[in-house]
Amino acid sequence: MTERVSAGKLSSAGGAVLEATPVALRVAILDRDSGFLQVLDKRLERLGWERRVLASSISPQAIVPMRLSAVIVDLAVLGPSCWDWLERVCVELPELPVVVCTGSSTVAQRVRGLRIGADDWLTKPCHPEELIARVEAVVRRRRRLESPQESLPIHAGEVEIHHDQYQAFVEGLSLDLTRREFELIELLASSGGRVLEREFIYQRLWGYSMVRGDRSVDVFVRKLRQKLERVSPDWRYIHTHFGIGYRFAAEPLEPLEPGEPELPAYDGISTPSDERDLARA
Amino acid sequence: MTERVSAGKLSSAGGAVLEATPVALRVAILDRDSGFLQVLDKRLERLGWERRVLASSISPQAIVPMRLSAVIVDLAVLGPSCWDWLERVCVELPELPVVVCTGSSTVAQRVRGLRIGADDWLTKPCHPEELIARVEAVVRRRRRLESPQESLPIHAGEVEIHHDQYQAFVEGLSLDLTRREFELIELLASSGGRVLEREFIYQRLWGYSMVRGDRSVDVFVRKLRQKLERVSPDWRYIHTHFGIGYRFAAEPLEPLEPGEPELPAYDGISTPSDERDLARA
DNA sequence: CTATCTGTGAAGATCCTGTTACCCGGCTGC
DNA sequence: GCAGCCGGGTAACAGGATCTTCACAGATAG
Repeated sequence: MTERVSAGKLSSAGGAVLEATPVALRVAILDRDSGFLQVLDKRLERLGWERRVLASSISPQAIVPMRLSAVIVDLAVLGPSCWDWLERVCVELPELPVVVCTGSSTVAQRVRGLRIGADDWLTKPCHPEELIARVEAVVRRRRRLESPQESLPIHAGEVEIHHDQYQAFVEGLSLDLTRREFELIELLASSGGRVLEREFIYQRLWGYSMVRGDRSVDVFVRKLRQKLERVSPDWRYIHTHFGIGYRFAAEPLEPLEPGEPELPAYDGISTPSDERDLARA
Repeated sequence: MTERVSAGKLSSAGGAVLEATPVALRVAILDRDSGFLQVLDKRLERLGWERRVLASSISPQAIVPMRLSAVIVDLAVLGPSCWDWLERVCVELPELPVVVCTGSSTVAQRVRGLRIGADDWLTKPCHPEELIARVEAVVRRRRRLESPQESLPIHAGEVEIHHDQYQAFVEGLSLDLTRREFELIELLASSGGRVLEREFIYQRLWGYSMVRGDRSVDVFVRKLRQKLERVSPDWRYIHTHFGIGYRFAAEPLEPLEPGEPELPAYDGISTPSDERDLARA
């Protein structure tokens, strides 16, 4: 169904510094024009991009695991259902940059495609260099916004989150987070004390819409809590907001003193929060 | 130099629901082609976008305070220094979407512009609709990646309603509202002192029509009142309008003075009183 | 005074989350 | 290639939290 054409080396892209040097991207191309494919492929190879050619029958969900930087599509090969396909991709994979590169088209078609969610529209015949520049432009905008963190570690309670290491630490001890776990804690922690909805978290980490009943976010929250508790047992970091999502805020766990069964005093500053547990008490 | 032309209406959208409707943007145009400007302006006006025309001498820093959604530029009017200008804008304002819309150009020029940092490049003559669609596409991608912006809390009496926390507070103490309760207080509070009919409230929170005899709204109003009273006993917030619905307004509870068993006078401004009279009328 | 409408409390249904166990695909070392 | 490990994702269950509904009492309007 999909054909792995080649693989250049992939930059790990750990750093938050914007590199002026063109980054190797991973793109998929949905096209049938072998001449075009060949020329483009040669050029992309020299750039070190990873690339695939997709079958026209590919479904949006099948694209997910490819972890693409962008997809380039010639709507012509999709036939009359191309608009549906485009829409499905754009709706289900809102994070995925989509560049349409298609034969002659009318203004109305271009507008339609862009409105549906395509990021750019290029008319064939076109120079591969321009296509590449446009893909880069679309991806660049994403990158720029993706890592606003100046790679300064985020501090919260006892933990330090180091973006450049893909890891979090407590007193120099690594939490030993996996990739997803790290992405999750980073997203949560960098959102200040805001409550993040599950759907939002899912979109950001998984890149597509969450289907009802998916418990992935919950499971990873639990894994995170577990690891956090192991090294920082006196703090609570991730707070559940029932029916909504989660909020990150470092809050010291108050040891209930025996002489004070009343509401524990709040630590004014960091806790305008809604500790339900406390409120319930 | 710059001209504020108009502003479209903005949906208040107090709820958590996001509108899929195209949002009114604020763009600046750096161009000199009066025909093009006129056509574009007319179209943008109908969309309710705010727009300005920039002088060719504008500096990147002067653009900052305009808080633009995007800038549209014809490089031709900038003369030979256009590349420098483009580069400065893209470097100094990396968050600002830039769409080049210029007369005939070579592939090399387009590639150069895109590499420098332009987000899109459109060749004149072009249809204004396509330009608009491309601007929207660029802005759309940015919006999607942007973290939710800080929203200002609503204040009323002693309570603060924080949208980003899905929670209301009194002196830093959480009301511990559930999701529905929060949606209700937010809807009420964001409706100023207007009376909201039950049916209207139901539509907004539940999303469908209320069947006769459904007491859900009442029950939630009661829960809200209960929680409000617990942390802010000296104020009344939700007022019943018999046969109509509810109105939100913070009113201090006046300690009834012995010499005045009458209806207490209301605090003029925010309180056209418990509108029995009006309701009756 | 009567017909409605609203406040209130509580029971039951429903939905949501925490938690655990398990499966699968990819990678590693042999 | 193959067994085993690891991270990620799914399924299932239990306990709670929340929502809905109901019944009845108190208010209100005509």
